[in-house]
Amino acid sequence: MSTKGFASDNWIARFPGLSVGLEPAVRDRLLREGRIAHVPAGTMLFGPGQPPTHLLLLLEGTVRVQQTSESGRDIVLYRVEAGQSCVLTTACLLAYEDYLAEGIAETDLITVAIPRPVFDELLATSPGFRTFVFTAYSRRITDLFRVIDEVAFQRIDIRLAQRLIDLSRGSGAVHATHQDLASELGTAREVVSRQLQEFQRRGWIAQSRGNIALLDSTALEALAAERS
Amino acid sequence: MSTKGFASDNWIARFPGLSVGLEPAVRDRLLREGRIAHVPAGTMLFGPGQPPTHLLLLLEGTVRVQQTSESGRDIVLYRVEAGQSCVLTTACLLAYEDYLAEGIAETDLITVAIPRPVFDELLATSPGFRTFVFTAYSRRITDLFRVIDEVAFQRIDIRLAQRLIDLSRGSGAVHATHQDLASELGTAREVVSRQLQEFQRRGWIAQSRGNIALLDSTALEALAAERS
DNA sequence: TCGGCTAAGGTGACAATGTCACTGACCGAC
DNA sequence: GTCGGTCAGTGACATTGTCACCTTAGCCGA
Repeated sequence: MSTKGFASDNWIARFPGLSVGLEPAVRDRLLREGRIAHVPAGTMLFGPGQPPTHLLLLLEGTVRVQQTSESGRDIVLYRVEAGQSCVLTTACLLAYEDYLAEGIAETDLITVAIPRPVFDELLATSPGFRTFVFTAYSRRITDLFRVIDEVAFQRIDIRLAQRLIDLSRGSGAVHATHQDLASELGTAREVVSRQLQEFQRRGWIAQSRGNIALLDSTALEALAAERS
Repeated sequence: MSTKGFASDNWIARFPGLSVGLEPAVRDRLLREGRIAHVPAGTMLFGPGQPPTHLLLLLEGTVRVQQTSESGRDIVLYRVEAGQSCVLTTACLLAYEDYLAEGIAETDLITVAIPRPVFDELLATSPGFRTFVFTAYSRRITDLFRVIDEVAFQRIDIRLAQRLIDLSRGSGAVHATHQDLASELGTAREVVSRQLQEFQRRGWIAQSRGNIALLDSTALEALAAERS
C-alpha cells in the first residue's frame, strides 16, 4: 500500500500488458510523461460533463464504472482493478458522442495519467502498446457482453449470489446496503431484500444494517454456478 | 446497387470516416491491399469458432451482430450498416478471450477486407486511420451501453415499438416472425405475441404470418418515445 | 439522556414479464 | 389432397418490478 514503491522508474512492472514486449524507448517515454496522481475514494473520474483527457492506468485501487438510466436507476458495468487501464475513456476522447457511463473511485487510487498526445504517439510507434490497448478494449467489451447476457437471461437470485461472492473477495462479508446491491445488478431494492431474506432463511447469510456476512459461501457458489 | 461502382479506385469515398483527413499514401495502401468480396446473405462472418482475420469494411448490405445465451435465447446487439466497419472483431484478433457474439450477413454484402498486417501498419502510420478505428469503436460501445440500458430498464412494449419502427425503415411493414422479434429484444416469443396483439387491438398494426404492417406509425413512435 | 431525524430495511398488493405446456392454423413438399 | 413442420394463440403459473406505506436502527443535537 505504500506509495514509495511507485517511484517513476518501476511502475510499468505492475502492468502485465506493458512489461512484456514493450520497446525500451516507449518504456522510457511512459515513465517520463506519465504523471502519477493520488485520487481520493468517491471521486468521479469521468462521466457526463467530465470528459477525460488522459488514458488512466491504475496502480492501486478500484474504479467502478456504472450507468445511470433516465429513471434514476443504475447498474454497474464493470470494475477496473490495479494493473488495468480505463481504455474505454480513450474512445470517448475521439468519440462523436457522449458516454452515458461514469467512473467512480471506489477506493483511494494511485493512477498514472498518459496525456492524449503521448497516448497517440505511443499508438503510432509501439506495436506492444497497441496490443496493450486493444487487449484492454477486448476485455472491457467482453465484460459488456457478459453484463448484457446476465441482465437479459439470468435469474436474479443467481446474479445476486455471484455478486455477493465477488464483493466479499473471500473476506466472508460484504459491506453494502440493499440499495447498493440493487444498483450493482440494475434491479430494485425490494427485490434484493426479498432474495436476501430467502438466503438468510436458508442459513447462507446473516444480515445486519449495511452489512452481510456470508455463512455458507459454498452454497452461494453452488447457486451462482447454476445456469438458467 | 451495382457492383461496377466499386472499382478499386473509389470505394473509400463511401466511408465518411476515411474520406476526410486520410493521408494519400494510406489511401493508396488501402485501395491496393483491401480485397473486395461478395458475401451471400446468411453467412456467418465471425463467431465462436470463426475467428476473424481481417478488418471488415461494409460497402453494401447489413451485418447483424447478436449474442446467444447458454439457454439458447439470443439478443441483437447492433447492426453494421454500409459505410461502417466491424471494428469489434479487430479486438477479437488481439484478445485473450473468445467472443460470445456472432456476426451474420443479413443481406448480400459487398465488403472490403483489410488484412491484419495492413491494419496494424495503418494504425501505426496514419492518425486519420486511428481516428477512424477509435471512432468506430466508440460508436459500438455506445451501442452496447444503450442495449444494457434498454434491457435493464425499458418496458418491453416501448422496446418492441422502437424495433418495429427501426426494422420497417419507413416501408410500413416488417418481415419477421414473432420469434425473430423476440430474438431482437432478448425476450420470449409469447411476450412478443401478446404485445403485438395489443398493438393490433389498438389498430396500430395488422398481422399476417411472418409479416407485420404498420398502420399507425405515429402512434408507435409516440409509444417508442416514452421514457420509463 | 431523550427525542427526533434520516437512512435502511420490511411488507403486501398488484403489474409486468417470463416460462411451460399445449393447441390450432398455415404452408410447402410430396 | 395429406403430411410434417413452422408459426402463432392461449391459459396457468412463476418470477421480477412497482408502489405505497410501515418499522427499525443509528446518529446527533438539545
